[in-house]
Amino acid sequence: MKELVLIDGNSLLFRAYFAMRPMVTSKGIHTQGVFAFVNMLNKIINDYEPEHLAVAFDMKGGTFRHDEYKDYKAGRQQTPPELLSQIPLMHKVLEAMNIAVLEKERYEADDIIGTIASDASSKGYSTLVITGDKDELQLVDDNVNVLITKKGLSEFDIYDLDKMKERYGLTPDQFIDLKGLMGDSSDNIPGIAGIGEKKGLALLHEYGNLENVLEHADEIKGKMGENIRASIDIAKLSKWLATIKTDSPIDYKWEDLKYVEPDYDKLIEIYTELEFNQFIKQLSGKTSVSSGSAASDSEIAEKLRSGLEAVKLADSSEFFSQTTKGSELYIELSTDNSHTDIPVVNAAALYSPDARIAYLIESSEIELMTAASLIAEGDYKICGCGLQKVIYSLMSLSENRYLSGFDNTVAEYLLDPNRQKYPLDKLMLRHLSYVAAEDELSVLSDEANYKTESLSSKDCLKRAYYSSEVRKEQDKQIDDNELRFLMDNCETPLISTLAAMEFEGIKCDPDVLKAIGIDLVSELSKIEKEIYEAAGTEFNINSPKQLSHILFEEMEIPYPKQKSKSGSYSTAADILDKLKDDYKIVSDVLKYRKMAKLNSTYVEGLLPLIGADGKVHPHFMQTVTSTGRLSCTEPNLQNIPIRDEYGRLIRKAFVVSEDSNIFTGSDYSQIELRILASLSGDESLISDFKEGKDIHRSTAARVFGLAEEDVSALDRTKAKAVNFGVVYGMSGFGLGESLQISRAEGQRYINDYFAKHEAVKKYLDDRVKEGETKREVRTYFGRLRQLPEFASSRFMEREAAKRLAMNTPVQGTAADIIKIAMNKVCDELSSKGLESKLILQIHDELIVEGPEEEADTVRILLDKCMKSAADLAVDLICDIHTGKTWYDLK
DNA sequence: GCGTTCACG
DNA sequence: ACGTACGTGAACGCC
Repeated sequence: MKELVLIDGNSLLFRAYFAMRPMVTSKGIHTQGVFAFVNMLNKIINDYEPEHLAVAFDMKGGTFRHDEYKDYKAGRQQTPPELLSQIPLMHKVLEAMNIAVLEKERYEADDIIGTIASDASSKGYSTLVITGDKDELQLVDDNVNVLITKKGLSEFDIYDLDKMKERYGLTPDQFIDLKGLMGDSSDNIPGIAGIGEKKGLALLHEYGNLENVLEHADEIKGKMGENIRASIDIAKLSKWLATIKTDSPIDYKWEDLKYVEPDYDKLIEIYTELEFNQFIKQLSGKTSVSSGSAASDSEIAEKLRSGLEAVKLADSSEFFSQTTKGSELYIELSTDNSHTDIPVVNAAALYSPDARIAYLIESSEIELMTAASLIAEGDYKICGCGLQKVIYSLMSLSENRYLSGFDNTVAEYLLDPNRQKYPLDKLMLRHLSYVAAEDELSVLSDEANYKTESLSSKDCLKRAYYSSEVRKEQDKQIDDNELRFLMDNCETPLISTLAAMEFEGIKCDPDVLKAIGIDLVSELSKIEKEIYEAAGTEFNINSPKQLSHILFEEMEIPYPKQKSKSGSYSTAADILDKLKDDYKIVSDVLKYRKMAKLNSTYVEGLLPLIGADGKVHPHFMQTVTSTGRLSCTEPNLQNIPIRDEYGRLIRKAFVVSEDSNIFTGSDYSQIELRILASLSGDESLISDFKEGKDIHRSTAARVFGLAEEDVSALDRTKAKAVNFGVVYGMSGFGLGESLQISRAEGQRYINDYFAKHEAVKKYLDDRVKEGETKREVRTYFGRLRQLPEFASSRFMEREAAKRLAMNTPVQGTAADIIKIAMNKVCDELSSKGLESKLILQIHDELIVEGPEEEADTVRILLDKCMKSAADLAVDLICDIHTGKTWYDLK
């Protein structure tokens, strides 16, 4: 146990900041310094159990040292703003921790520490000073030890008198003398010219202290003697500057430094703001409350618990007779995680917030099936976390259409689409300031849902009830952030649309895949042999590292300048592409890569995902992308080959599930450019689209000053690349790369483009400005994306943020539009009593499968729903195709 | 678990 | 002087 621990706050925060990789909250607050500081503080408190504890900070403005020497600490690099902004945050944390903070105008933190340490020492208390600044070693004495952090904060040295003697051969006082002699460039203390650490130490070993050195300056020979004699005053000043004051006029009371328990409510509040979930978790174990919250007097925990206890349990008939049809039901299921088979529901809870009653089911399939059909018949609106899976499970229990009311996960995604996951415990923390206890996490962190071990129906009820509480806050924030339209008209109805798509799935013929696979394998072994022969050795062609070694080192193929981060030369396709005409092995490698990719990902990877029904049921993920797009997994049907004719054959494996069925596919033509034209109001683009022109051709004509009929294929290719680039926030370099031209030439195309499309230029500039000022951007329908990277001190990160600000509104608006269209399609197909079903979405394309005789109706319906999803300055146009396999949709 | 590569929009 | 176009998921090698 230590009686007193004193911390140099500025020094430690500085060290902490530079020791850590950047940490930024979703709101753009930089936190890594505070994080590492708190980490260290917790360790100190645990390890030393200090009886008294204080943190000292420098204050803004000059110090008494500046009065004597105005250049003190001059020429220092400016503290980065991201670090500066963490100082007030650190103060807030310390306040919540009830740790004394000491500051004194015109004095530095080390003077405060020196004063208190010497005071404590004279009274016989043992003190530990913690700092990253070696200068404070001068404070060591019989009762004072100094801890100096080394690299990072996890390594450190603790100095007492013996350790100082051992390490430096100096007493603490001599430490100051050394500074007087050699100065300190970081504080701009001059010292004596020509004397560094070596000569300084030698002098001190001979003469003992600085004053003695100066007194005997005449005896010292040579240049060094001259320098010393010329700098006597400077040496004295330097020593004075380097001397930490031990008698600063600090008002403090010993009792004020006493370490007491933190104010847990306050601490949770600030940790929540800083998104220090790890620390919040640690707090939960330490409180007097057995579970639920770290706040010892948390009303929230009590309110939640009593609210949950007040929920009455009912049996099936009671439950459904006492809940109003069409009202909201929170449903939480415990299901297994199988993808190819029908999910097994182990337990369930239905909770009606209106009636305050719940119905629990523990693994009874009959009860579950009955409940599912009653839910559908009663038009109940289903609420809870991760409803897509709930609805999918209900559909497999009783095939019906189910309505979604409110999904906490989806709501949170709209509020902050940058997060990776949206577990219930985090939503409770954010919206209810409720800190889940360790033993609650298996229920509240959504991992539980995806493990084979299942939740009990009571656990399900707990989740359902908590979801209903979180929802109240989320609803407010959805309104406050003007996300209501998207929530109610886009995302919420989309949940059942997606569940139905997933449930329907698409038939995949394994024999087609296997035939392609056999072809690929034999071709692969041929190419493999040729590659080995050319290389003169066998190696793993799939290993970029080995391949790079063979090509660029063994075979000495001249490599383009690129070097990868890991030290080897990149073997990416665009690099190898430039070499393929000169080296057969390179073109063989490219061929090999293509085929290996097809075989491993699209043949071998796809086969095991075909279920007992002969179908794949891909997961369409609603809360993954930052722009609002869907993503697709197991299998990802949004990246099935098409550009390459050979790869495209994979699509022949996706076939209609009944011989009498047919696919109808409809894709938006140039949706992103149409959106750009509309949002920017660019007259030339708008009129091109209105006149039904080929947009790349007309762009080429305009930018290159040609008649449209004179636009060559190459001109069109260039304009197409520029059109893509505009949407991505391109640079001259990026465009140059993609067109294999110089950066300057790329930049010229960009300049020419913007000269002819000033409205586009203005629109994009405005998005960047909006991003810079608000640190967020929005789509046409108001979808939000925070861009904390705009707060970065790194040029690169800010540049990246600009590109996101330009791209997200366009990509995101397209995502909004097709989602709205999907809901319309799904609704109309079912309300018209058609058998056809929406089965796939590939970002700008929808695919419906159904009886051939419905195909004409479906074609009209798809076209109408997709075109009417948004009313923009230019019409949305769709290309529609039909076919018996996916391959035939061209 | 991360980096590289490559499939798609 | 930096390193460079947006958004994804899967497979693989390598530590």
